[in-house]
Amino acid sequence: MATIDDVARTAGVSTSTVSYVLSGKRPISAPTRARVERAIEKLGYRPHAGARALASSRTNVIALMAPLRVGVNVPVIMQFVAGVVTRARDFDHDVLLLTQDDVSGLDRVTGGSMVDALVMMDIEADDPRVPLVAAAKQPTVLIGLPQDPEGLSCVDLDFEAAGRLAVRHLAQTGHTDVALIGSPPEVLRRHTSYAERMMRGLRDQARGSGVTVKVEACDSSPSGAATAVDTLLATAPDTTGIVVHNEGALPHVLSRLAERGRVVGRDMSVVAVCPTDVALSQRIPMTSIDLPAEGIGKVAVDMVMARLEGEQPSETRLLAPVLTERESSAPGPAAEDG
Amino acid sequence: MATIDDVARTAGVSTSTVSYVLSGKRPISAPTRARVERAIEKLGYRPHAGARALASSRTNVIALMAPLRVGVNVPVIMQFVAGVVTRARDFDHDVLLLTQDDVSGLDRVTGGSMVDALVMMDIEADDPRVPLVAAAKQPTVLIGLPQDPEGLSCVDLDFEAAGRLAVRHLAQTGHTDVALIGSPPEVLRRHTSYAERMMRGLRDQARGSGVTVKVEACDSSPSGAATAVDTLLATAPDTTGIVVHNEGALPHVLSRLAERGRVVGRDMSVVAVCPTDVALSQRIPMTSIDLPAEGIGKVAVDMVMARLEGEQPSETRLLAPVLTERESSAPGPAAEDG
DNA sequence: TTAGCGTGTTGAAACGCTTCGACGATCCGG
DNA sequence: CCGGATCGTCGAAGCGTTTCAACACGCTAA
Repeated sequence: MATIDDVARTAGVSTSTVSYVLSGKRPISAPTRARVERAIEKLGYRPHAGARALASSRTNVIALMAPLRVGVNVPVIMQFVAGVVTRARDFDHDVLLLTQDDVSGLDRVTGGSMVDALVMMDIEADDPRVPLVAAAKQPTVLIGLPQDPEGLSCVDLDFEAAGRLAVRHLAQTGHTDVALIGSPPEVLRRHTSYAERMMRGLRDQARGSGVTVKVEACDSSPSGAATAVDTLLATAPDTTGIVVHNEGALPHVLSRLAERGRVVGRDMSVVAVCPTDVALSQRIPMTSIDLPAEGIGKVAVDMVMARLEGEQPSETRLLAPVLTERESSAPGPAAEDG
Repeated sequence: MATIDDVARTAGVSTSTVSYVLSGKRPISAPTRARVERAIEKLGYRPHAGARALASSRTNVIALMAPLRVGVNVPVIMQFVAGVVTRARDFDHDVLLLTQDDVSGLDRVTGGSMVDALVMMDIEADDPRVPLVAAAKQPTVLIGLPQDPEGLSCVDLDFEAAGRLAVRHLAQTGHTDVALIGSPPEVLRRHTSYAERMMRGLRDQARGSGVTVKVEACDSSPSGAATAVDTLLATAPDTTGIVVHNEGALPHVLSRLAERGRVVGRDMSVVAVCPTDVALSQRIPMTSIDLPAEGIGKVAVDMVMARLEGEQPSETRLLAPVLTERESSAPGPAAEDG
């Protein structure tokens, strides 16, 4: 492999000049720049990442910690990851992938100066990783909201607002008995903040709109969904509006409702909280509040890069929810028309 | 951050001694080792990855190129990725994630010595990336089979054998008219090798078993699956055995069959080719040929590490398919009992 | 007693880049 | 015509490791 010295020699300049051509940190005259570029081209020169990292203490790599175990929201996770990776490239950075459970990985990549910054997904209320990265010298952005962000940046969908929005939509279309089919019990048990924020928004708006709301945890398996639907229908038979906040269970919930003789879009109104493509690939196009996974990933990178450049303070960004009405909405018993 | 020299000083030894304690490449007496380890502990010393890479020309990072765009087999992809990442950790390596379309990324990570080796997923017959990585100095393992591996290692499920196995199972249980509901047309158009290998095996065994086989491409949307099922039922109404090789379409195929009055497991036998967990999360547990995605990812890492250590030659490894009978199998018209 | 060996440790030379201070040249205003 | 900016380039000092050749030491065998 050619080195920067080889390039300097064949271009007839000093190595520092080559470096400055590459980094643009000092002005270089046009003819010199041209000679250097020709030499680089000719030799097929590529700067050595390690040497660069050593000299500049910048790796141009960010770490992404993602939950890779198969689970509920695999497609959603992939979208986050895709968003992070593509946006990172826009900033000329690559992505080192860590798994959620590899907690020691944080220390490794952080302490070993393998990365310039971190993005962590799927943050729980009392996440053990948060104090670790808070102590690291690299800036970090959390996707999700811990109890105490300790000066770290966070980004997420505003689930509380999403809960309110969903109930408002149902109330406005004439529904008075509303339910949430939510995350699996184990997620709730972990106090994952998005689930709790969603419920808070839901109940909040229910109170404001004079609507009842029943909450049902739901495993994402077919049988889990069936159980949730059956329980709901048994304990709250007047329910006509359902918010489903569980991508994995969604198709099974719809199947079970059909089996139980409920026609979604006619006598049952369902609002899904999920990425748009998931909403569109159900048996009927679902009214949904978009979970802009890829977008959130990109914002996370934007934030982490901002902190890397200037000395931006840490901030928390909650994205406003957007509801799109599709074919799973139906007027409720209190609807004014029809 | 403490450096190796700091450690050496506080332990009262030379830097090289510290280095040898860390790498184990030279014998170190027990007391010296203990002193060094105490110093490391005390200072919280972490070797600088860049410096290490520069001096040793080893980064302890491998690149993984994966298709991140949302598509057919998102959960399957995740399993590959999980397999690669966890196995890499067993070899004390981290994983740098590249997206499929970032072809220039190959040059970047390879030429810049950012990684020691590469793993590439989703290889097509005439993949433009293959010549690129063949020219790289880092060893590479392909998941999938290109037309010409050019001295690269490959690993994949033996789809040809899987096709044979599926037909053999159906023939043995009394089916004489068999069909494949396969990949989306665009996948076939790209000549992705696994689809073609599957068909070859299928036809091969069909000829041997005296069975007819009809092949239907299938988009993974609900409507695509419906179309495929409808076409099949119209053009080959005697079909009683179906092989589904399309994870995304599988649930929709099953739905459509139900809508068309076919009871899977009674008058229709369906064999899925997919990861076990996908097979188990359908409306009924599916008889399936396992696509051991995570396992393949691990094998890929094993192979790439073997090439990194000794000078193993490149090889192609095709994993033998395993069929597990579950509730979607049914006896066919030619069954002896029944 | 000495040559020879193995064990444990060291010093110093890379590894390939960035960046800082300095310097010559060119240009300006006074 | 001179002093001081400004512009473009250079030399050299790091950055924090690994690794090679060498060496000190205590043994054993002759």
